[in-house]
This record gives sequence, C-alpha cells and structure tokens, in this order.
Amino acid sequence: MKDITLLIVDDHPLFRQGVADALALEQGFRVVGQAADGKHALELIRDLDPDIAVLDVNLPEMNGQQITHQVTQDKLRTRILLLTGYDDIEQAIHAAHAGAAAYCSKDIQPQNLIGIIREVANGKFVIGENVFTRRELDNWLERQLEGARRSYSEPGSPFHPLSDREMEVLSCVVRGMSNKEIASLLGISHQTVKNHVTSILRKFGVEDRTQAVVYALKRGWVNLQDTDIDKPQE
Amino acid sequence: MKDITLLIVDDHPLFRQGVADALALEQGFRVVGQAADGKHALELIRDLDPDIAVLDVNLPEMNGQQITHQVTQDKLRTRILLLTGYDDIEQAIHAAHAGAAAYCSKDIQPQNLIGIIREVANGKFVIGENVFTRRELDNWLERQLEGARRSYSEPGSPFHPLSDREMEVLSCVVRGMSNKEIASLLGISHQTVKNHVTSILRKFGVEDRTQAVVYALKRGWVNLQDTDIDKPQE
DNA sequence: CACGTAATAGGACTCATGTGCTATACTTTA
DNA sequence: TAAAGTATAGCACATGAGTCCTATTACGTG
Repeated sequence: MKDITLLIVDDHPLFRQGVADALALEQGFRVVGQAADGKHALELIRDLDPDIAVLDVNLPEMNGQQITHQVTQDKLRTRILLLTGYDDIEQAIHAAHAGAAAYCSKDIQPQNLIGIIREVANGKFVIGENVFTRRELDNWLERQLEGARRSYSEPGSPFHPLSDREMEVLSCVVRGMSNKEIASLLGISHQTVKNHVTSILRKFGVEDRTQAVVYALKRGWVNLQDTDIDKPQE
Repeated sequence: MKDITLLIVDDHPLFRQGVADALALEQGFRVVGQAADGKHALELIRDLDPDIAVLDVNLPEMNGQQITHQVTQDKLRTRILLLTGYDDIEQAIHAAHAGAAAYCSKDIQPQNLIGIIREVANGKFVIGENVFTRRELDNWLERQLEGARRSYSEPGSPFHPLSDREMEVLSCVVRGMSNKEIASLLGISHQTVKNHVTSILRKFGVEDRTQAVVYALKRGWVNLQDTDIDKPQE
C-alpha cells in the first residue's frame, strides 16, 4: 500500500517540526513538504500534490480557511486538515462548508492526530471528536444549520455571518479604535459605526465592545498579530 | 563532557514534542522530562534537577514567570529558558528580574534555540537576539530601568508594575465585565473600580479598556484560555 | 515620627457607548 | 416586480466610562 503523503503548514517552526516529526515516524506516512505561510502552502499543494495538508487556521498572508476554499474551488485532490488554537463550533462549520476534511484543536495528542489522518485518508471527515462519512457530515451540517435558523435572531446563536462591512468595523474595534476614529477611517458617519457595532454585538450575543473583542480574538475572527496597538517602546 | 539535561514544558503536546524532538536529536543534549502544566513542571524540576528547563510563559495552573520566581526563590540550580508567544520587552525585563536565563519567541528556528541553550549551559543569558554575561545582563537591565525611571510618569513607559489589586481588576476587565460587575465581585465601590481602571490605563499608556484588553492579552499579562465569556453553544 | 504608596470612596463633570426608531438607496434573490 | 438584506444616517435617550479632585485608612521604610 502506498504511503500517505503529507504537507505540514504552520508559521511556528518548532510547532511545525513537532507535527512533522510526530507524523514522519509513523508507518505509512511520508511528509513531503512544509510551509510557514498561506501563499507558500498553496503553491506547495499545487506542486507536490500531497494526499493531505495539515494547516494551521491562523497563518500569515492567507489563513487556513481561505486556503481550504481555494483548494476546493480549484478541485485539487488534496484533503485539508485544519488545526486551530481555539476550538470553536462555528469555525468548524465554516471549515466544513469550505470543504475541509477535518478540523481539530492544536492541543491534540499526537496519537489522536495520527488516527485522524488515517480516517481522512480513508475518505472520512473529522470534526473535533466526531468521525463522519460524507453523508453523515452533510447530515450533521444540516442539523447545525437547522439549529442556526431556529435561533437566528436569538442572542448567542451558533451562526453569525458578519457582513463585510461589519468585519471591517470589527477589526477596527479590536485595534482599540473609538467609534469616531472608525468613522473617519472608513469615511462614514459616527452613527453608522454605532449601528454596525450594535449589530455585531447582537450577532455575537455580547453586551459591549470589550466582550466583542475577547470573543472575536478567542474564536479567531481576527488575530492579535495584526492588531498593532503601538506603544512607544523605549 | 556530560550531557546537558533538559526539561520541556508546554501545554500543547505537539509543540512540546516539536521542541523535545528538535533538542533530543542534538549531540550532547538529553531530554529528561516533559510537563504540560506549571505545577507539574515545578515538581519535575525538583525531582529531576535538569540543567535547563524550557518553559512556555503561558501555562495552565502556574505561568512561566511564576515558576521562574519560585525556582529562583528556592535557589534551585536549574536555569530557566522562557518561550513566549508574543515578544515583549517588558515581559523580558520581568523575566530577567525573576531570574530567567533566557527569554525568546516561540517562532524561533530550532537551530537558534539549540544555540541559545548552549549559551545558557555556558552560564550566559539570552534576551531575544542578545547574548549577555551576568555582568552584561545587569548592565542591560540597569539601562532599561534607567529609561523606565526617566519616563516613569509618561504614557507608554516600558515598565508598569501593576499592583495586585490592579491585576485583579484587569483580569475582570479582560473577561468583559463592567465596572459595576467588578465592584460587586470584589466587594468594593463602583468608584474605586474606576480609579483602578484609570490607573491601569495610565500605566499601559492606552486610552480605554478595550485597548487595555488587547494590550494585556498581547503581552501575556492575562491569557485568553481562562477568560470564559460564556456563550450558549447549542 | 514623617513620608510615600496603595486601597478605599465620594462628588462633579465630559464624552463615549449602546439602543430604539425611522428612513433612504442599492443589490440580490425569489 | 416584490421582498429581503445591507449600508447609510439622523434623532433622542439612558447609561457607562473615564478624569480630576479631595480625603481617609493602613502599611512599610528610613
């Protein structure tokens, strides 16, 4: 039986090495490449055509979700396994929709990761603890969306499609900007920003912008790396 | 020459494995133990008496800084190398003060980490890119503190010793609590909370609580793991 | 003892935040 | 074409946040 070929992508060399080593020593696995950022990852997927790509969701240049989307779009045969720092059901749903074959936490045990890769190589889908067939995954997604539709207007519903504009506003909020600053940056009125913020808070099911920031960071809607609250440092 | 004995501590098994593998394969290095949380780490340092402990700063139970402090307090001979997710000069200063032998970023290259460990084993101190002798470290610290004293009352000064109470308030703020909620939780008045918050903002050199949250998270004063903004998740 | 500092708290004030409502214009979808 | 969603923005209102004072208590240092 042919080896399972793997591509490992993470921006932290040590973590990447850890994944690569854990997998390279396994019978029947072959790590054919590594990448540190999203763009490079996509190139390697095209060039090396690995069976499975293990991707961090938070990558510079292009995040895991975007890569997944692109791979699906281009109908590449490589299956995507996403690793996430913060486990989140919504992200998982988005990932599955985008075409990911697996979504699991970064603090997983190496043995479990190996098991998941074998499942994925066998055509299965893995979300957290659950292993699905294609059909089962579709059912599961259906159920999640069902729940989402039911509680769509309720606070804390498990599905929040923020509009593009709302995402823009959110990223400003996370950068610690005031409504006024956001307004002048985006070239819209102070009031409109407030409307967007209120809408974001409602969708997140939180009470104020501070909670929204923590919520967004925790679930990886935005990440700390590119929020530079600059401080005159020495 | 005797091998350098190492203890690796990180809560993510894959990352820990990465560090351990990168180091175990190196001539003259011997990994004698691993731990996933702070309390366990301290026990192993006592029991195994490694030459060097490689610690993540953000650990459950007890963070890297606290462990460093404890190790110094107890005059254990193990030297501490701290790995951090977000590079920060202040944290570095605190770490050096607490008695750490090295402080560097998690996205370091394995080869560099190996080099740093050799420096530490030779009695040197490493902060980011700089390698110091004991004397040089003291000088460097002196210079940093010098700068700190000069700009002590200025916003954005590179040294902010938050008081214990302020730390408590900060961790509440990061959890998204309002001043009123914090007041009733801590059993103090609404106004006192405002005083503390104002003081925190001044020390951080930021303008509002939202910026303070991002600032604190980015520099690891508090971490996301234990901030549970609870959301009714299906 | 005097001094500085941290924690406490009150008053008064300004401005930011968040909500509810209404309304227009544009785009997409049914 | 009608309905729905989004972006825009205004007004009014309540509350929260943050600042600047002053003041008391307590604790540790020189």
